Amino acid sequence: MAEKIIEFVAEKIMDLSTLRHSCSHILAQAVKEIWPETKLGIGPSIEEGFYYDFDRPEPFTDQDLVRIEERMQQIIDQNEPFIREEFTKEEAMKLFKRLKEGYKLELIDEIEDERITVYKTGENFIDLCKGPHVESTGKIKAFKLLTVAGAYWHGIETNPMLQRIYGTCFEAKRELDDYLKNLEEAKKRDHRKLGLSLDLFNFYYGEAGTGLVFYHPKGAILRTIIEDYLKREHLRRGYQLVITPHIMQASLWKTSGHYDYYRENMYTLKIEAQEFVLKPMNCPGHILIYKSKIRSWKSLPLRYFELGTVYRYEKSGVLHGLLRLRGFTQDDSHIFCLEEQLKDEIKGILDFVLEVMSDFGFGELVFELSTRPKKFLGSLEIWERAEDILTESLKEKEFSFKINPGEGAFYGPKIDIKLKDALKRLWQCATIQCDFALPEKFDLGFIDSKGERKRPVMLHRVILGSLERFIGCLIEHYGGNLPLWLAPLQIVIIPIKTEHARYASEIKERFTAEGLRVDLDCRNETLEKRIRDSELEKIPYLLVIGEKEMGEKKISVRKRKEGNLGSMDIEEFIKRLTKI
RNA sequence: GCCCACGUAGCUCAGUAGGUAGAGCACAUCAUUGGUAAUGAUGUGGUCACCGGUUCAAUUCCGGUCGUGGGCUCCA
Repeated sequence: MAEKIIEFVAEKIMDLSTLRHSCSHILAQAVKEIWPETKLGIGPSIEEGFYYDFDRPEPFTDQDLVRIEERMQQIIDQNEPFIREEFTKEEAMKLFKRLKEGYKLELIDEIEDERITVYKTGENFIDLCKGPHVESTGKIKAFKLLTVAGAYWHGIETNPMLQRIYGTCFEAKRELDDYLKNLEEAKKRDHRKLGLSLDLFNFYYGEAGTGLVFYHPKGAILRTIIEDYLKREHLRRGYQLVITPHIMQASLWKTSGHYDYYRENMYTLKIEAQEFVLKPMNCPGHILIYKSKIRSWKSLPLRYFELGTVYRYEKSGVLHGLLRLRGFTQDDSHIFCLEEQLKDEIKGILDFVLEVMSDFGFGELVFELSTRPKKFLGSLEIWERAEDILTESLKEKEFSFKINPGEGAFYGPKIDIKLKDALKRLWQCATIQCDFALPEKFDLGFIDSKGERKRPVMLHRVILGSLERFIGCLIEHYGGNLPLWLAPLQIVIIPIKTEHARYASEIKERFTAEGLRVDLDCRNETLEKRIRDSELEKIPYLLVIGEKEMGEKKISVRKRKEGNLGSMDIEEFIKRLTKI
C-alpha cells in the first residue's frame, strides 16, 4: 500500500514537471513570436516551476513579462498540439543551423545518442527537447511568470550571460494561488525585515562594510540564549569547550592546506613582516590543542566544541542577510576518535541533531549523503569504509536519505542535514564530515593498547551550522513570533494609570527574580496604543495592571495573538511559564 | 565577480517633465490618566548614497564608485 502511494506521488510529481516543462516551451514560443531574433538557451522544469534562458540584447522589463504572459495565454487558448519529431544528429544540426539557434547546436553536439527529438508547437516554433510533453497547450490551466534574472550559459562564469525568465505552473488555479500566497507569506517573514522591525540586528554597510552583522540588545539576548543552550547540551554529551584565537600565523594555514586551497576566501594581514590569517575555519586551532600532548587510545573519542567566529571573503553578489555573511559564528566541533568509534560517534551526532532541532521546534529533517569526488585524498579503501559507516549510521537510525554522488569534500564523505520550516522551505544547517586529510597533514597520533602509535580519524561537525543563519531561519520559521524561551522580551507589564506603576513594578521584580525577561511600559500612551506596540513587537505575554488587579492582588494576562486570557494569580502564572 | 532593477528623514514611501523637497510612523514638548491593536496639538529631523561631467542652475540628465534586492555561481 505504502509503495503504491509513493508511486502515485512520484507520478504526480512527474506530471507536474511535464506540465511545467511544456509551459516553458510555451514561454519560449511566445518570446520567439514577439521577438523573433531572440536566441534560445535551455528551459527545464525546476522544483517550484520552470525557467527559460534567452539571449537578447535588450533586457526584459516587467511590462515585457506581462506582454509575454498575454501571448502565452493566447497560445494556450489556441490549444495547439505538441508534436514530437525524430531526426538524425546531422538533420537536427541542419535544422537548428537554419533556425540560427547556436546554443541548440552546442547542445546537439553534446548529445551522445544518434537520434534527436524535437517538439513543435504553433506555426513554426521548434525546440530541441527529449520530452515528454502534455498533448496540447490547452492543458496548462494556471501559470505565472515571476522574475527575470541573469544566468550564465551552462552556468560557467566565462560564458555569455543569458536572461532567465522564471515562472511557475500548476494543475489548478487554486494551487497557483496558494503558491503565490506562500511567496507573499515568505516575503512578510523575511528575517531581514523582521530583524529590523523587531530591533534584533542591523547591518552598517556604509560604515562597517558588507556581510557583517551587528546584534542589537534584543538580538544579542536571543543569541546568548542559544549559545548557553548549546554549551550546556554539549557539556552534557561529553564535549569539552575550547576557545581559540581569531588570528593565527600563515604557517599554520600552510600546514593545514587552507593557505593553498582556500586562499581566495581568506583575509590575511601582515604585521612586521609576519603574515597572519583571520581564521576561516576552526579546525587547525582544535588540532593544535589535540597535539599538545601524547594521546592514549583511552582518552578517545576527544570532542572539542567551540562557538567559533570565522571570517571568509565571499563575493559581494552572494551575500544575503544573515544567511550568507563574511563573518559568522559556527557551533563547531571536532571529534578525534578511533576508526571503530566512528559509527557510534556519527549516530551520537545524529541523535544530538534531532534533539536540538526538536527543541527549537523543527519537526522535519532531510538527510543527504555526499560521496567520494573525482579528486580525493586518502586511500580508496578508507573512503569506502567511511562511506559505509555513514550509510549504516543513517540506516540504523532509520532515516531515509538522498545520495549526492561525488559531492563529498576532497578530504572525506559527509552527511548534510537540512531542516524544513513552517513554509516547507529547506535550510542547510547541520553537517557531519569525515576527514582523512588533516590528521595526516598534522601528523596526529595516539598510542594504542599495544603501545603502537596510530592515527586518529577526525570528524568535523556543526549542528546549527552558523548561529546567524540559524537565527535567520528561526525568525522566518516563526514569523518573528519566537517561542517563550527564545523571546528576547517575554513579558511586558502595562499599568493603566500612573498610580498603578508601583504595583506593576513590584510584579516586575517578582518575575525578574524568577529569571524571566520583563519590561514595564509606563509611557504616557493609551492602554490600546501600548497593547498594540507590544503585539507588533511580538511579545509573548502582556500583563495589564489596573484598579481591579491591584485590589485583588492579581494580574490580567494577554497572550500574543490570542488576546485577553483574563485575570490570574501571579504565582500560578509564574508556575505556568517556568514549567515549560 | 557577472546580468537586471533600485538607493529621497531612524522606518515605510510620495515628489521634482532641471529652479536645493513632502506624508505617515518613530522621536521631543505640552495637554490628556486611558480597561485589552493607533488620544490630540506643536515641534525636531534630509549636502535627495558618494564622486565627477553637462548646464546660468543637478536630488532630477550622463558617467563612475559604493551599497541593496532578484538571480547565476558558491556556501555555514
